[in-house]
Amino acid sequence: MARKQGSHSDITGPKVREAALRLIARHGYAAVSMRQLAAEVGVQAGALYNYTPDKQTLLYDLMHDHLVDVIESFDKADPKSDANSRLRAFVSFHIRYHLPRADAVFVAYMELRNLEPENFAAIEKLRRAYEDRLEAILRQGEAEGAFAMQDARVATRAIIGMLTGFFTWYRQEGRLPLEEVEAIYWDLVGKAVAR
Amino acid sequence: MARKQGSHSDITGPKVREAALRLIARHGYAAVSMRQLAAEVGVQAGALYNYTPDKQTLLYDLMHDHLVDVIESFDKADPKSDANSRLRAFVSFHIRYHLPRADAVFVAYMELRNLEPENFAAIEKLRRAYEDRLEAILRQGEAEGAFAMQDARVATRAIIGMLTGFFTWYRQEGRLPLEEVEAIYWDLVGKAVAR
DNA sequence: CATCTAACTGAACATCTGTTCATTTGAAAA
DNA sequence: TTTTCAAATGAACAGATGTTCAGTTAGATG
Repeated sequence: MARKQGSHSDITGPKVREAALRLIARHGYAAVSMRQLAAEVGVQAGALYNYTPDKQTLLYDLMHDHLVDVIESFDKADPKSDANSRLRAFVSFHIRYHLPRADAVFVAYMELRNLEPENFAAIEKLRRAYEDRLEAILRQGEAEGAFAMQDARVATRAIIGMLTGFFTWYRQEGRLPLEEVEAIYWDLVGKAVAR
Repeated sequence: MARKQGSHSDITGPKVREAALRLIARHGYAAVSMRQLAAEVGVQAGALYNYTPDKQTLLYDLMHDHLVDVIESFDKADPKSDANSRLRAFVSFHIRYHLPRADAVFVAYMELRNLEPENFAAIEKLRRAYEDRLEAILRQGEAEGAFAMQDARVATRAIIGMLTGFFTWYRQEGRLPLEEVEAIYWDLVGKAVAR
């Protein structure tokens, strides 16, 4: 019955999501109209509603799917060994995973304000789940006697902020190769929580 | 000639700026209409144009004045002595200055996208000027042999990110008194750049 | 008191907003 | 070739947008 090949929906669908990420990252959710988005996709505004029930749900889905993927991917990358190896893996993963997804990171980070309350709560939960991964590593390090810090929760926030701030400028800079930035960050993070 | 006392402009003017900071921090520049802002001030939309030539200039002025004040205030707080004292002063200043100005920080940080190109360039220059203060301290510390890091510029960005991320969550948390958060951050920053 | 004017109103403007839906299109399926 | 239907169009909707401006108001000034 349903056409699987030749259908445009499996072309237009991803196009809508990509264009939405790009435009929202660039201009902000509220500043991007459905007509702008449609033009970017090469379609009329009405056609977008074959791919999302409304604008708000489109934003929510973009953020939700990104965060779910971040968490799943980290859980695969996590060596689950000693705290020092795990922290190093976290820093490396975070930088390498987020770099090619700068738009999604930016949207998930900057557009929390534009989520309706229930959507906000759901996204906040996912964001927290990712942070909890890092906090667990820091606490393991304390227990092992490898790390020492005054407050693991604050340290978690500080490290996340440090790494996330990275994506607000790396694009433009380009002065350093990724491997080097990763090494520099590992140096800073490792020393900050060292005993 | 011009009325100085009894005039409302010296009441309404600040009110407009305060309300704009509050609403824009909460909902974003694009999502706040001039009519919403006017209602918050207790005035009709047309009256706002006694205080700003247009919406874009209002945003620019809020960001500009905030950043100029940050830089001036830091230059006064800077002990201009050894690098370690200066870095400690920077961390302390940054947290203490920004905390009671959370809305302004948020706007200056989140609304860069909504500035027209020339305004963006001007604000970016100010932002950079503040970061350069920190970078100079780190380089002084390297020269003194007090600090060691792989790249002062990246370390600057990392520390700024770490401190700025602070304001995205401190409001809600409230678990810790300011003095304690300041001490925790100093511990992290100091160790991260230590030799 | 009468005058003056900064401050504000309220209506108007052209245009844009998200969303809906009857209609058309075109390519795969029969 | 004819049928079928997912996908897209394009017009319409009710209301919101930033901004302008002639007119009103109220309080200090002379």
